[in-house]
Amino acid sequence: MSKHAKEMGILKEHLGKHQLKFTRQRELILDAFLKQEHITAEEMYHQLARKDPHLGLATIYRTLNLFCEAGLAQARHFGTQTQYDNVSHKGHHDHLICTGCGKIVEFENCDIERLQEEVATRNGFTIQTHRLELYGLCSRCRH
Amino acid sequence: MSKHAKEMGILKEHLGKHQLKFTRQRELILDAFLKQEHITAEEMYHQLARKDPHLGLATIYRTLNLFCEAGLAQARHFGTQTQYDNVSHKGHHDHLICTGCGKIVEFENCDIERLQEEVATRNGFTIQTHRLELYGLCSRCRH
DNA sequence: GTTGAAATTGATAACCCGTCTCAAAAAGAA
DNA sequence: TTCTTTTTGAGACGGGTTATCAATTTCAAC
Repeated sequence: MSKHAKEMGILKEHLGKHQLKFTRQRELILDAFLKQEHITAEEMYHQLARKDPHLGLATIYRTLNLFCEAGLAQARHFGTQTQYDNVSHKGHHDHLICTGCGKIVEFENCDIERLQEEVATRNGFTIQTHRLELYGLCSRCRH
Repeated sequence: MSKHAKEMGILKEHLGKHQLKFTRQRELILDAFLKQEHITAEEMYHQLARKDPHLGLATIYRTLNLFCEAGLAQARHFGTQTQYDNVSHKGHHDHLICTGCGKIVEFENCDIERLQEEVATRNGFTIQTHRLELYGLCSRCRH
């Protein structure tokens, strides 16, 4: 699929450097992965079940972890599950979560992101991704 | 008379509001919990084994989750384990987490906190707590 | 202080997510 | 094509957490 040519190239380069092979399954999974902002292995398993009913869950886990090593994905532990974030997807958003009714509001704030970069640099880190969640009461639940 | 009177009060208030009971185990676990900045259930299990060899692991999990509901603790999933953070420990701190070696650096940034308040206010929220985790590579793992 | 309903505990079974195992299949260089 | 190496799929396995349930404890009402 040529619309993911860049990422396919990154993957192939990583495979070449580590004596790994390019397989039909890896191509299929990368293609599906790049269409999303983030996904769990289980979700992908069900999505791809239609295209290839014999694709094993273990293969999906192995491949998503491979993507992490290649720098295409980033694993994040959320609740009991692991989310695999699409690193090439730039529109990162954070969350305001109401502890009263569970409402979730998404937001983006460049100033906060800039300060995060500063903190990271000061500690010798290079940020790959982040997670910011604000818990509180929305206007309706406050009363 | 415990030196953690304030937190004990918060716990008792929460218990009262939810028809829950104050038990020897809950007091013991809260006391041990408040002495640390963050801890896993397993770690606490081993720590308290000396004081009470019959204290069950399930009770510790249940109680730490109770502390989360009472606002005294905050659960953070890292790798395969869950860390329970002591919210009252010298204010709130955030984390820089190395995706290479798992190293965790704690930091505090008033400017970020102020911007968080702004975002919340703009959306009609009052913040109770928050969670900020920056994932990336530390200086050693970058090479 | 006793009583009794309701909540809690401890031991362990069950559960879930993710990894490991291994024989069969596929990739890819010669 | 041949041959070596890697990958795959299916299920077993493992570690962390939660559910189960009988026995115990709490605590409010007597």
